[in-house]
Amino acid sequence: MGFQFEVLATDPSGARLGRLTTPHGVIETPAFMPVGTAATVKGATQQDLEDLGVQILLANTYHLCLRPGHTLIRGLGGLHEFMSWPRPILTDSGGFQVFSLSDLRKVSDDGVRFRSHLDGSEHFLSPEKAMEIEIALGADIIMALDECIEAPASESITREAAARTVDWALRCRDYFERHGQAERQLLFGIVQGGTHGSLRRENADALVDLNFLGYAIGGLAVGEPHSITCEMTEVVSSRLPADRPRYLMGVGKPEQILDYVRLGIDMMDCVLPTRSARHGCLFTSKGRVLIRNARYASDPRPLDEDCACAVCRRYSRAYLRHLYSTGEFLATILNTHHNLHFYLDMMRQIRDAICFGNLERLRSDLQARLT
RNA sequence: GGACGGGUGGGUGAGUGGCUAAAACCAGCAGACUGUAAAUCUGCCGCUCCUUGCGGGCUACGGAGGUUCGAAUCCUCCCCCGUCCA
Repeated sequence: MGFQFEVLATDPSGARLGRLTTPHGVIETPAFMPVGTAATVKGATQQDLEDLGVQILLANTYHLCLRPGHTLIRGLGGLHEFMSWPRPILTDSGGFQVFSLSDLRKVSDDGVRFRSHLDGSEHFLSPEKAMEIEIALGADIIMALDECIEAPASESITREAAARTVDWALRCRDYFERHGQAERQLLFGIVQGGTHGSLRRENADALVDLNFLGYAIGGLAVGEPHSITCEMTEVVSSRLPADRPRYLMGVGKPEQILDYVRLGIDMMDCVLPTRSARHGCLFTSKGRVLIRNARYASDPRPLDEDCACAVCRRYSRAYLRHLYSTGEFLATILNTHHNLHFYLDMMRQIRDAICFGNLERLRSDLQARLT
């Protein structure tokens, strides 16, 4: 019995406090999952991530299959061993690359033909192939292959992608049942349906019929307004079984995270904290700080006076600005540490608030500070 | 003393009669980033005025004159810098 999901408490809003047990440890939800596409969170060591309290990392099927190759990783003992990460890992299927590498691929019912962004070579990703790769990588949670499309998209295009996603989910499930090990890996299905409520509903019901042990909501936060993201999330979340984890893929901004939690979302991932860190955009308890701004040039204060992270305890804004504007490596490292700490700390606050029944208070507090 | 080569906006550096307030890059300033083709991308970057417009005025390619309808670009003299010859 490698997996178990329990909902420990709920908030009147719909927010849930939960616990997802995996072979590599327990994930307390709602959880934020840093993105480590190429088996590394850019700018952070595994030790640093552990110390920060990262519970689970994301990695990517498409990228790892191109380089260094999933068979190589399997040969080295699997992804955990390869990257020396003892805690849970989730691998994304490559469905997002259908969206983000849209110029380099061709989708058919059979699967997706990619031209590698690295060397132009051709690669074919089918539901079965995605499963084969994800099984080889050995992450605790693996995602079905889906077709993520841009927003807004017409109803007919959305319908087609959503139908294909269900078909692929079924094929993934069948392949996993034949070749996978249910005690080692948990397969999540992904709901699509764009910004069309009726399609979202339809798609969620179809996925639920396939009886996955966890569900993701994909294809959101790809350009549509936040209100629509929430609307679609609510439509889907409310139809998913209450006893299964719910993962909203690819979100979100700090000021949006709690909105999703209140819609019953248990897991989220986003490149924002790590990418923004590399670009000098730092999240603080009082909003964003663009550390390269001239106003910080001789500011001796810590980045965030209310932050307990190692960076805020030790360095000044003036120093962080200096590191950033001189292009020093350390800028990325320190900024990444701080931004991840910010997200993880916010998630801790959210979990505590659900536990102690004061989520509304935290909500108005965050709203006042972050927006 | 002589012979060449050169002096361009904060820097490097294109431009050899009009399309040039002047390429490009850097620096500077500001913004964006949502399942990572991102240590990336975008905008601004002489001064000034307004009705903010592919708007007006002023200043600008070492200096001063000149040629021309028009000059960073051509001519004259001068001042600097580099290389070489005495």
